[in-house]
Amino acid sequence: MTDAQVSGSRARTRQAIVDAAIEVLGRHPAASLGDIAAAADVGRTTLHRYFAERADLLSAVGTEAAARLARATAQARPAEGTGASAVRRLCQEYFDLGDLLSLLFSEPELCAVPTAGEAEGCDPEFTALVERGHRDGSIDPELPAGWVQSIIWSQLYAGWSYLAETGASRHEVLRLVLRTVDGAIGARPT
Amino acid sequence: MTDAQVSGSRARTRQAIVDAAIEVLGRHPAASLGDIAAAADVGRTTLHRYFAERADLLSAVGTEAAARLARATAQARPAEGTGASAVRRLCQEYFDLGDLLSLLFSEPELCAVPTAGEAEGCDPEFTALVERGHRDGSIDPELPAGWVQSIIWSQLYAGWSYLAETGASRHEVLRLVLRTVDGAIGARPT
DNA sequence: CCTGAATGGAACACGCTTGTTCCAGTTCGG
DNA sequence: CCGAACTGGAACAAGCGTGTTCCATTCAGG
Repeated sequence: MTDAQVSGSRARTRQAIVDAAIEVLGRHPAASLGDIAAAADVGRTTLHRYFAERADLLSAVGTEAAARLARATAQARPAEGTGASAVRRLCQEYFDLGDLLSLLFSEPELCAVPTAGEAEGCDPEFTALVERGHRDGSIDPELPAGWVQSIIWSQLYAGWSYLAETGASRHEVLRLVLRTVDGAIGARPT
Repeated sequence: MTDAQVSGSRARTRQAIVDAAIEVLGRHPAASLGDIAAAADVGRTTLHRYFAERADLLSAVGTEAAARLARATAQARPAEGTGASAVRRLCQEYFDLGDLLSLLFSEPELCAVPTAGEAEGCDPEFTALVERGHRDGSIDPELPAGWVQSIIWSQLYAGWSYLAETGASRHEVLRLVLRTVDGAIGARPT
């Protein structure tokens, strides 16, 4: 609060470092602080000036990740329509998280630590959403909410990897992800 | 050949180290050689006696991984039945790979390096299997073989993680994986 | 112009992993 | 029983990432 607006450049530099950290750690979770500083076009000294220890930077990354995740969730309007349609919209929004997707998949504890108050992974209202899908017949009742969540994240991550490996277009990969997620969680005709 | 049967204990110790490496690296890819030696109940000196450099151990792990993978694939009889049924049997066999599953998912280059002669990931006959499924109507023709492969591995990995997090039984998790994979790759009623 | 904020480079100590050497204890077969 | 193979611990050097200090440079605003 008191020093947030000192010069404006402080906030800008800090954000550049956090953004670079998400990008670099998303592609290579074991990256060094030097790599992150280089990606942010900043000296390693400057990075330590903003985040004294590595844990401080990771904490800031976790906070930023939680914020972006919450924003994407809100934009998907998870309370509207059938459970399956809400899941579909969630996938579309989450897919745009890009590098953050890989980071959240490989280091789920990033978001868990700051939200230490809650018990399980990250389903405060997600469980309710899936159970709504169970009731309205749009989601296979045999699949527990936790498994549906695992399916979604693993397929989003698979899609992001598929995008990097093959030359497929972003749009085409999203189409594949949505198609297979729909099939996986949809109620069985049997 | 010449020194393979020197005492029998050499082969046994070597195998114990490779097995421990798969187990430890599967759970924590950044594990140190000391961790692996401890898991194998072997001194770090002994480990270096069998594998001079870290790369040598990783190479041996890659070879062992390829062997187990080939054995699992053969047991699934991928040439029999419909494409979807073959995929289902592959999932069942691969699921039993255990820690190797995590390792192959997080370090795909382990198997790729020794098999440097081939072009893409690991679909010599897998592509043919999926295309058989396209023709016999058991696999959604809109899904390319590479994407089907991505789906399978990501869901197997998700299942293994789900098994570790929740207290679900191995059998129950395999049931969930098979159900969602079937739904994901199956031809659409639309 | 001049002061203070912000930055980046150089250098250092510390801890960890890796790779090596040396030595003592154990085990197995002749 | 004896010797060779096998083993594990201790110690060491080298490399890398981390965290810190110090100093020179740049830039914006009074």
